[in-house]
Amino acid sequence: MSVIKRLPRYYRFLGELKKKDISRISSRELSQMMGFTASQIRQDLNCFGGFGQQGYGYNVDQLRTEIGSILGVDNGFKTIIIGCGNLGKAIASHMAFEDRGFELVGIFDKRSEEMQDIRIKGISISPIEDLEIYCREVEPVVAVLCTPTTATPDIVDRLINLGITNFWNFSHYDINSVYPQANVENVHLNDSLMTLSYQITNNGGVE
Amino acid sequence: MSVIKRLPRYYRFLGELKKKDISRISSRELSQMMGFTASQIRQDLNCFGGFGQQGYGYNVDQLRTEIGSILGVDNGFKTIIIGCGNLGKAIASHMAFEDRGFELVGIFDKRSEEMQDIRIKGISISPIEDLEIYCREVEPVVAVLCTPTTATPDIVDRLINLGITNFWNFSHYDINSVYPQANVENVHLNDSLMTLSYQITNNGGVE
DNA sequence: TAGATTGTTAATCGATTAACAATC
DNA sequence: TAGATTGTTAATCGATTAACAATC
Repeated sequence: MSVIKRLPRYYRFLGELKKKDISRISSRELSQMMGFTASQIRQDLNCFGGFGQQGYGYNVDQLRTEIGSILGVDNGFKTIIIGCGNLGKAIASHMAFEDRGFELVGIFDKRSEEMQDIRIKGISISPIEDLEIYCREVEPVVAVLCTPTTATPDIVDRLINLGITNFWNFSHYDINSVYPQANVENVHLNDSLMTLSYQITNNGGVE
Repeated sequence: MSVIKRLPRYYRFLGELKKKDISRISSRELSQMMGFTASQIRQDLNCFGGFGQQGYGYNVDQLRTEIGSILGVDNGFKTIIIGCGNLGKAIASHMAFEDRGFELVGIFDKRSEEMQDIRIKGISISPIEDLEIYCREVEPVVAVLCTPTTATPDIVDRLINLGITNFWNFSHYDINSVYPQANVENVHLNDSLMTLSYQITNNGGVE
């Protein structure tokens, strides 16, 4: 696993330490909390600059701020969600986009008429046909894809044409095979669930 | 990344090939479709037994069935969902549990009274207080945790006491640090989102 | 038999861990 | 100064890739 997949985890734990008013932490203490080796923590943190101090450890608040800025938590990237079925709705209402570098500005769905009365975080559901007009006006830079896999290729083409190249992708469509330059973070819930099935089947989860 | 994290992906692609009535595939063709090296595919598949044939390749249908049985897609583990907010609702209605080795049998929420009229896949929402009675009767073996992180430790204790040791965990509570023997598949959507933020910030996603 | 493609070993690469000198 | 703990190099480990003999 690469360092950057661990950064959000560091950020989370440092946030918890901060909440507890702990201002100082050593790589050894952190390793016990997080389940990495102290060695790896020192190596990871050193990738991005010497945040620690010999004989002292790391300053929780400073380190958290540094990692936060590496992760871009203050960027406020304008973000739209495409697809407002159960998953889209869950993502829209459940995720704290603002705390993680995003600003949710729009939600689109094919069946927007049926959802006229719905507001999620004060945002109404727009019809998918308005995508072009909307994007030229608002200029979002990130799209969250909660669309069925069959509908996704067409949507992605349209978004790319509108200059959107960053995707949080819950569908199974492989964006990078068509647009290698796009930034894509895939969430494959089906694969995750099957991994659990494998574990149970093979690790004696059910006796 | 380990082999087993790739198995669901193989299973998915083989399913697509099957749909297209393709009965035979070589590691080289598969590598082009899936973006792994042919070498890795041969090595992966050979971990679980010699499914291929020299000079011919792999039989799509047979290979898919084999991988399916390794993943345990026919096990039908009885599964309950705890927490029926947006995320729980999305998971309950969105995931095809039956196709992946699970059978959704119950859904629990603290506020079940407010959800008296709701049925998801024919299942009504039970109050969380009924957890013990229900589990002793139905004996589910897997729990999907869509609870807020603060509520999760208590829930996990109760589930472990009821003999449930397999978890699909959407909360941030680290089950394995308390119950090392439990089978846990974590889904950390927040971390995934921050990884995207990092990519955009550092790969020049916004120019 | 000739061609194709696997199974499998060996080589490479990268990531993790261990060790320790630097330094606060 | 002595103790603690980082930064950093070297050693280990595991996973990926390349190569090729086995064989259908």
